[in-house]
Amino acid sequence: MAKKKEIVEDVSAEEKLKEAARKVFTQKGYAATRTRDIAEEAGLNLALLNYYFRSKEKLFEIIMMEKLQQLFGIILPLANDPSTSLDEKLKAIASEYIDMLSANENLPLFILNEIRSNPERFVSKMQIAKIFSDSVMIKQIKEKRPDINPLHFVINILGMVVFPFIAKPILVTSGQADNKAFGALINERKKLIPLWVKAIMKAK
Amino acid sequence: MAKKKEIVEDVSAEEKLKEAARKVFTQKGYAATRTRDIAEEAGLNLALLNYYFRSKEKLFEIIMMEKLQQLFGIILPLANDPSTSLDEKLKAIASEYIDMLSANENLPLFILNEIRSNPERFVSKMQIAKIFSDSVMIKQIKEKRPDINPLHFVINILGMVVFPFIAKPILVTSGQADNKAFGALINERKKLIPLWVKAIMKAK
DNA sequence: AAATATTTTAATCAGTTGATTAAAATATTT
DNA sequence: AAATATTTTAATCAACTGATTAAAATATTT
Repeated sequence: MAKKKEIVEDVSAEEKLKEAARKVFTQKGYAATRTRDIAEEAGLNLALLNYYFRSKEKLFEIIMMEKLQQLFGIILPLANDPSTSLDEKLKAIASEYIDMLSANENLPLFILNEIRSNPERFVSKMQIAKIFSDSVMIKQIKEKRPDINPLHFVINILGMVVFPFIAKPILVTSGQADNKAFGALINERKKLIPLWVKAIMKAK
Repeated sequence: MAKKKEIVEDVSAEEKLKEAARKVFTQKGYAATRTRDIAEEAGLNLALLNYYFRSKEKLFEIIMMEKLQQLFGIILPLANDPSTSLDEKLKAIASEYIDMLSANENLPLFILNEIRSNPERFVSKMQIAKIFSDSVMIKQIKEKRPDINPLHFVINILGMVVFPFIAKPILVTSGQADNKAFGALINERKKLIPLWVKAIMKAK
């Protein structure tokens, strides 16, 4: 048997296809994506896709798991760090999340959409529950405001970070901000969000 | 020429198809919706759909305009009312929006998604810019915080109201809340959001 | 009630889409 | 270099999808 082919190209065909799939799937969603779109984006033949990944479904599964990890993987260790204060957590989450989402602007809408069309399938595979109920961060929130369901604050934190990226197409198309102004606005929020969250946690 | 056929059924075939289209389109999105799904949901033949609406595209256009009006139509008059204070506006927006979205839970994700895949097409048809830049509410926000881009606060208000509905599939599937608990949580936010927004507007 | 117009249906079409296949091209081993 | 294994391609398939059509059923007008 011959060994795996020497990689002479910059990137292997398989990786080219995965990269194309990342782009097209996150941009258009599963249903609107045709396997031919992916092959074309990769500059390769359609049959290659099925040769390497067996099916559109299987390729999507791979990309989706990657993207879920990308979106939820960041927050878990930050929210669960026993060595940081709540304020430090807020700063870290706002900063790191905003940086990551700036480089992957349509990641949130993509994930939220695919989860809605197939909830059990993907949510069960991530330790999402921990963010919302078992984390160190939740404990710290409960200490400060035992009178309010901590879920409210988690929703607010994530919403403040994520929602601008979800609303971006509307903001840009309705002329509220171009790409540059959006980037500047988003950057301001790294400092503002921790400030705001502290404020709403004190509000009575 | 005969006059329009007497409606003996409870609802006309045309309205049955529109109602089915509302349901299926908002649930699955344009791309994942097959015209046969809509016909079946309406309990009618596929040819009827093309007979009444000419094409999937045209039927979608009708539903989409309805849904845009439903989502953005509420907020414009509230945000632009010169007779109410900012605080009254916040209370009215939180309350009315949450009620409307409770009855149309997947409206936000549907709209945001379709706008992303076709921004110019739909945004231009709504006076969305007014919410963000020209409204009375924006003026009132500027008065209180001339040092911060008012867009931040509009994003926060809308995010606090809308984001829970977008995140609901994750919350429910990850076991954070069932439908009843989600409804209760959302209801609490009617009072909490105006409180929170006032708090973040004071935060320094 | 007959004639005319409208609504509804079943059958079918053409284009698209995910997937397969067999053969050609390329790489690896002997 | 010959033999063998792997990778890539063009051609093709079957199922699906949006749309059309012609005829049947129903309603309206005369």
